[in-house]
Amino acid sequence: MIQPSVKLKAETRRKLKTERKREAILRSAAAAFAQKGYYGTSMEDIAERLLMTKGSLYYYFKDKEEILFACHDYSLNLVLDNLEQVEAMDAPTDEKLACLTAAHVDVMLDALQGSAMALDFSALSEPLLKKIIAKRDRFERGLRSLIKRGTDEGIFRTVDAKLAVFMLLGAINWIAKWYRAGGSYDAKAIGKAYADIFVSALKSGKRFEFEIPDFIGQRNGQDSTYPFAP
Amino acid sequence: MIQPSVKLKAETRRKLKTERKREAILRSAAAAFAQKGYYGTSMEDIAERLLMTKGSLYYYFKDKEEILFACHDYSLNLVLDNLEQVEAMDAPTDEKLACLTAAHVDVMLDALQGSAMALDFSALSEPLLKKIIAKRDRFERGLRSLIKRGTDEGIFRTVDAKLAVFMLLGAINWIAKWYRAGGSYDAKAIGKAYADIFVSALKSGKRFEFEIPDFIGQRNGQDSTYPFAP
DNA sequence: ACAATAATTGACTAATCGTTCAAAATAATA
DNA sequence: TATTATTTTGAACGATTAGTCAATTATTGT
Repeated sequence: MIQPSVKLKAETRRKLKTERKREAILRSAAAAFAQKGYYGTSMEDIAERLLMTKGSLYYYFKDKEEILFACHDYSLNLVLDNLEQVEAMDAPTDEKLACLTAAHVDVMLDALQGSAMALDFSALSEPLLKKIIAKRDRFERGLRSLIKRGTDEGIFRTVDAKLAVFMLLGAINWIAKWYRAGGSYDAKAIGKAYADIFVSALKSGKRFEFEIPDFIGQRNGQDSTYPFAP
Repeated sequence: MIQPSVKLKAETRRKLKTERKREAILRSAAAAFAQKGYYGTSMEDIAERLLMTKGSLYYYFKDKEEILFACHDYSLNLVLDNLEQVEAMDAPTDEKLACLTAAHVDVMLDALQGSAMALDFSALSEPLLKKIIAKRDRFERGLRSLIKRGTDEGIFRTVDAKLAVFMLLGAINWIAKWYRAGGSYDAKAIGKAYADIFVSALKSGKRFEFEIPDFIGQRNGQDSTYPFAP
């Protein structure tokens, strides 16, 4: 009396369970990384929150680095998914940009507790680092092209797209540093506020010009190299 | 033949030398912290760049934490100084805000290699942490009040000043993550671009309103707690 | 040149951490 | 229940690290 359907179900159930546990580990790790950084987080820290022992982690992941990689990979996939969803929208470019901004804030805060934040990039070694950087670049290019398209269409003014993207993503990545779940702001409120500021800057008619005052950059001791400047 | 002036000069020279060395250590540490984080940086890392041994560091600083504290304190002093300088300027509020932004970028990149970045706040213990947070809050309050003043004067539109400040400072703090000295952008270019975007957003006539699309926030697995959600 | 002070060293420590693994516990299957 | 496959454990390892300190070297003042 072979019951392939039942047997299959049991197997998939197992696989699913393992998959869920992997994700739980990622969430725990991401939260810890965001708080104390990659090197400041011990495998025991990660395990403790899940009522596991650190030995068990090695059943699910090869080593600590693979956990960090999986965190990045997981949230970058969501972020690239956002890009696709937004581009599929039937909406003007400014609205698309606003939605992508809000979506990015959402991933950063809800999906893996700002894992992309704990971006101790230096902690990943060559092969893994390359993969992550490739994905991140794909997203950044998509975002830049959205901005450029807006400029071409005449709804955005001309800006240095690279710097603008760095500014926006930096602002969003930093949220994980001050955000506390249950605090005054939720992901939607932050997303709306950030998108508003960024998009309305691009929609504003003209550059804000100003002179950089003298007191900047002429400070004490920059040159006082002691054996040498690092 | 007592020569108080000479003796005094020699003494001050010594003090000065020690002070310089302390600063050199801070710069080395700040660079390392920015690259690999507080916990990822060893005392030997800090010493090595200065052709010292780690033992010597303890002649200048009590422990690693004090170095981190000094980094924060040093750059926060500069940042508070910026605030004063800008407030002393004879210029309209929008220009003041732009200058403060550019000045902040400058401190972040030139003064201590983005040390405020390595903001492993969690690495500081209570008494030191309190001092740093107090100073940082003083700066943030000053920045918020600048924005509010602009709104009162009618040159800025109404925004959530707290979120706006978080956004601006986050964007600036993040620069240290991608900035490379000698690269395409210098502190002035970045400062001008960031100030332009931020200020022109505040000067833009009206909010950019949009609806948050459905695909945001309804993603897979948020709920799949495995023993529990972290 | 000599004494006194300041600065540096390098070996040592106690603790922590990432990783391994054989054994034990748990769950699934027949 | 007996057998097998899956998962967890906890002890043990080698490596690294922050911090200490007595001894050494460099600098300064007389």
